[in-house]
Parts: sequence; structure tokens; C-alpha cells
Amino acid sequence: MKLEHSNLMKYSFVLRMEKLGFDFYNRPDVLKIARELLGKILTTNFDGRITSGRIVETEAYAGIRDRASHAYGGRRTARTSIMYESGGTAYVYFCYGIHHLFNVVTDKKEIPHAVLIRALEPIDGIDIMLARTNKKILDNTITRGPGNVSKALGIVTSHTGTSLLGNEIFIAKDEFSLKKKDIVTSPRIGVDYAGEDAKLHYRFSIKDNPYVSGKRN
DNA sequence: CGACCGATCGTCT
DNA sequence: GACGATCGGTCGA
Repeated sequence: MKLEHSNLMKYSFVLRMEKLGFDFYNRPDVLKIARELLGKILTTNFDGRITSGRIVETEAYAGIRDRASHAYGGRRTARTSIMYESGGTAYVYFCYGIHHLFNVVTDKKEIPHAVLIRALEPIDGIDIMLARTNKKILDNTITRGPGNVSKALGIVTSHTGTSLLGNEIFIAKDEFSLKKKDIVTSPRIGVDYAGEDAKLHYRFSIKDNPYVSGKRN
């Protein structure tokens, strides 16, 4: 696939950045937080290797009442216990034997809400991302889908439990903002096992952004 | 395009 | 022992 650079990079500029703090994450409405995370900048800095991208797709997982959530019914295992930490913690788990999926834990301690980061538009460290993903040229698959996001940013399951208030993995806001009409909601991907909850519009994405996963926005 | 399929392994039952 | 909060490739219309 060949794309014009200008078409591929719609939101790759950065204005004044400010790291999101404890108060952003420790709020009860996970749907609101998932929506607000659109347009924010996710950065990883592992040994000075900095990669970042603007978040263009998220999914909310609403704790013990949500059949699609790993914490449904209050389920608490060695893996999912991280979800019960306070907001602003990374929950990373291994999926399908291949992918490391990155989630942001939200709400106060003991309330296991989380937001899955599903897609980014790359900003910094594109050369590093290309190396990590074994790609030669930049296209819109490099950070499209949650498995690819983690691969490009170097996030693996050992990062589960990392505080997002630190300097290794964090999310920042800048002066970028979205209008309501720029945000699309839809059912979550790959949660057919969740019965009625699979139909909920808990997925949020930026309209027409080429990095959003799935078929057509 | 859409449907299908194989890869691959940690986690939980 | 079964099953994924996935991805990328292939095949056929």
C-alpha cells in the first residue's frame, strides 16, 4: 500500500505536552475516560529509546459488571489482580500466544476498570518502531490494532503493573482537541463470548483516521 | 472486497 | 486441555 505522507500523518504534530496525572485516571466513568484518551499522546521511554503516538482508538472494559472484562464478576487471579490497582497503572496481558495487549487501569483501587489502547498515529521514534516491527517502510499498519501498538512501542507483559505516572510509560495531553462529531462509537472487537455486553458501544475511535483498526471506521 | 485459517503459548479450569 | 480483548496471509468471487 502506498500513501501520501500528508494523508498518513493527520495528527502527528505535537504542541505543549503535559503528562496526565493521578486525578485523570482515578475517576469512576471508564467510558468517559476511554473517550477522553482519544487524541492524547502515549509515550514509552525504555533506556532512552523514545517512541510515541497519538491515541486514535480505545475500548472501555467496565469492571465486574461487564461480561467482556477479565474482571467480570469480581474475578481476581494472578494475571488480573493488576486491574484492581489504582487508576494510572498499566495492565498488559498476553493474547493468542502472540500479542501483548496494553491497557490503562482506571478508577480507584479495588475497582477493576480498564481501557484497551487499540491504535495510535505514530509521532516520535518511527525508526525504532520500524525496527521493532521488522518493517522497512511506514504504513498505517504499524500501530493499527492493539497487538501492533505494543509491538511498535516495545510494551510486553513484564510491564504490567508499571505506573503511568512515571517516566517509562506515560500518557500526555497537548492542545489538540476533538469535536464530538470527530468521535465514532461502535461495539468492541473480538468479544463475542460476552453475550449481550458484546453489543455495547464501548469502542471509541477518531473518525476517518487511517490507523483505526477493523473494517472501515 | 470478504471469508477463512494458521501461528503460538500463558492462563485458568 | 481448552481457549483467547489478534494479525497477516491466502484464496476465491
